[in-house]
Amino acid sequence: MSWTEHTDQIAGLDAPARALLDTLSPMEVPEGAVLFCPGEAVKGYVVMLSGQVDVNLIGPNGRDILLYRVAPGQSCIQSTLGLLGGDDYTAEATAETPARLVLIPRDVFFALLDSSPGFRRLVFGAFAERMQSMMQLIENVSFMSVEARLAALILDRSGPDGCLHMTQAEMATAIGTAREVISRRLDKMAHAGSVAHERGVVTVLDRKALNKIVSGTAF
Amino acid sequence: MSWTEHTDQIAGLDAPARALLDTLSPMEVPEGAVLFCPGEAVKGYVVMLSGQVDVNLIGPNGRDILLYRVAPGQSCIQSTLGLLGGDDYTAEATAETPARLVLIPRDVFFALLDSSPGFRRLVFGAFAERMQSMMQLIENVSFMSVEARLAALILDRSGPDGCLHMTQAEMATAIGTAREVISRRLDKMAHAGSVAHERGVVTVLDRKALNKIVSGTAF
DNA sequence: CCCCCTATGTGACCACGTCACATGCCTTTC
DNA sequence: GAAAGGCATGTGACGTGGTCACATAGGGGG
Repeated sequence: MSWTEHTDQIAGLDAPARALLDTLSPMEVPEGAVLFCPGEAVKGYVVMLSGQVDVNLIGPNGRDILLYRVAPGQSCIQSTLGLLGGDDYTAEATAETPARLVLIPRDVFFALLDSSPGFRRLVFGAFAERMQSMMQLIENVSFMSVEARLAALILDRSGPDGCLHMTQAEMATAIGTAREVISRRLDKMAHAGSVAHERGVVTVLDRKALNKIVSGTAF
Repeated sequence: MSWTEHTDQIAGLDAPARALLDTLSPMEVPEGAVLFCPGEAVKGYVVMLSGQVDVNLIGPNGRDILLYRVAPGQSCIQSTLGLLGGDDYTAEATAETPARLVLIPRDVFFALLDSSPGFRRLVFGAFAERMQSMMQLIENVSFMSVEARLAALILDRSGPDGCLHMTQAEMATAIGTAREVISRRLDKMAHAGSVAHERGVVTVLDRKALNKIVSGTAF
């Protein structure tokens, strides 16, 4: 797949913008790589082409919480923040799979913003989407119980076979709690018969029960 | 003060944008009024002229948490979200003081966005700022102790005389916890000699001690 | 087969949120 | 000015969640 094929996939981009973007060369990033970390200066606007990047907020004691996941075609909002507000990164982004992305330099970014309505819509839209999901996150963290968040996580990340391949530590990060808590909650759910779990895998046994847990403590 | 005087205060607006905005008439809002609430559709882009508006997220059990405060010259990001993403409001905004604001209708908003670089900067800037503060909020809520958040609140909302006029219930809302917790924490702080408190008022006695609490559990 | 690294289980303990009341203080109303 | 009602606050009990300090356990690689 060429990079140009990908610019085609970015919705709503007009021809001039696309032409400009096609002059930039994409960047390959290996799995596990850290794209940026707290305190680093922002170099440009980042658009994902393929792969999966997770952005986490890191706490002082090593605990961290997943802010959002960046999928292909989306951009990493952290960079927008930095470009528009002038602040450095406060979060950390890691590639969960090998990824390909373009970095649009600062001046090109601003030029595009002024000249291309399509690009503006792209940036704004991404912004709005992230903001929405951040509010959702705040809502979840402050009003939902750990059990409900865990049930939700299991439901929407497990495959069609009902299997979820994550370690407890990863789950803890994803919902913003501690690993030990996950351990106890999984035990409880397993005892109730709604899931089964072994090293690195959780299997959904009773989808209905999990749904009940999610809605029970949420609203 | 006329409304036109206020458009002058909005930084970076170009003449055409200002002219367009001046055709809109401002709106007066009494103290305590609810500007919008969850589920309501977004009618336009809101810019504050004077007064103070707080935006809260409301939990299912009645508990709520302060997302951000909108000061004069700033805009309410919730409306931007709605306009760009098409979603309804998920939070509630209340006027903490009598306020004056303009509502820029949907089409005018988009026209301005396309035609005025200054307006774009305004909208983008506000967006970035809010996003940043939301991330800060997530960080605080998930990594800082209640005591640290309370100390921080007292420090930055108390007047030069060291007095903070808020009820415990209001403080609880502001930092996203329950009133009872505030009661116990205040007692503890008072016992330690760092503050004094009576019905509706908290007085700072030992600013240094409070600062220590803030940084102690934060980083 | 042993070693080491990673994933997981557990008990103790403290901070926090919730519930159910008990005061206490101020204002309205007769 | 005394009674009444409403709001602000104090308090105990109890369950959940986060942290610490370990104990196991599983799975390679040497």
